[in-house]
Amino acid sequence: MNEVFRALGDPTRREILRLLHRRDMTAGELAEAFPLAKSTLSGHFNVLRHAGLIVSERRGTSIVYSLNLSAFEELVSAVLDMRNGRGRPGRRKS
Amino acid sequence: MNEVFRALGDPTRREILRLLHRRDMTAGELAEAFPLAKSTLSGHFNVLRHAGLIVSERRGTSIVYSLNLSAFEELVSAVLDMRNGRGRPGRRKS
DNA sequence: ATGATTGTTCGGTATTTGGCGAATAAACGA
DNA sequence: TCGTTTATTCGCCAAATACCGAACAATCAT
Repeated sequence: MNEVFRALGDPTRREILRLLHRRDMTAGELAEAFPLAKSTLSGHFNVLRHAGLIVSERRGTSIVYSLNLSAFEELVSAVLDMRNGRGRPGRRKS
Repeated sequence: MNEVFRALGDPTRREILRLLHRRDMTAGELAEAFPLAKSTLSGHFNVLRHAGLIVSERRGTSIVYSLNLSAFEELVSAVLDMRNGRGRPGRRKS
């Protein structure tokens, strides 16, 4: 979970996640959305992938990235735990 | 919100938040919970304070830190929006 | 005012991070 | 196989980060 929070600490990476939420995208498509070198974006993809927030699949010469939704579920839980206090029974919202 | 995510990217700072969830604590009490120099912890307090996650109040010679719960509400909203695919706007509590 | 207590700020260093271009890798079509 | 396309990996560098001890600041008690 530490990797997840660290990954979210960068605005570029959060924007990548936001874009991927609309649709799966190739590395090239994503790279065009930023004024950064492809190699730089590739580095961001690595961070997000190691954090488990995205997954990649090769498709021909392209690589398609998509969100890993279960990682987001864990993130939501972790944040709710921060708010409610760890170990306590989760308060159901009425 | 960027400051918030960056603040959460460090394990020491997340632990500080976890401790403060149990009870308000002075800078000294918090510092004793870590194998780090007081000056280092003080730096972490600053990051958390600028992110709006904690607030401080001087009490005699001590400084008492406590969580800023409304910042956590915003964090929860932001993360839920990430999961639900909402862009920047979000927010639709009454 | 002096000293003790509690924290922060300052100056410095080592590590990590984010950025780039060049080199490399993998898949495809001709 | 050769060239093209698409991405990643590899040095390299500048900026940011985390850390420390020492100096400074603020408060209180004597």
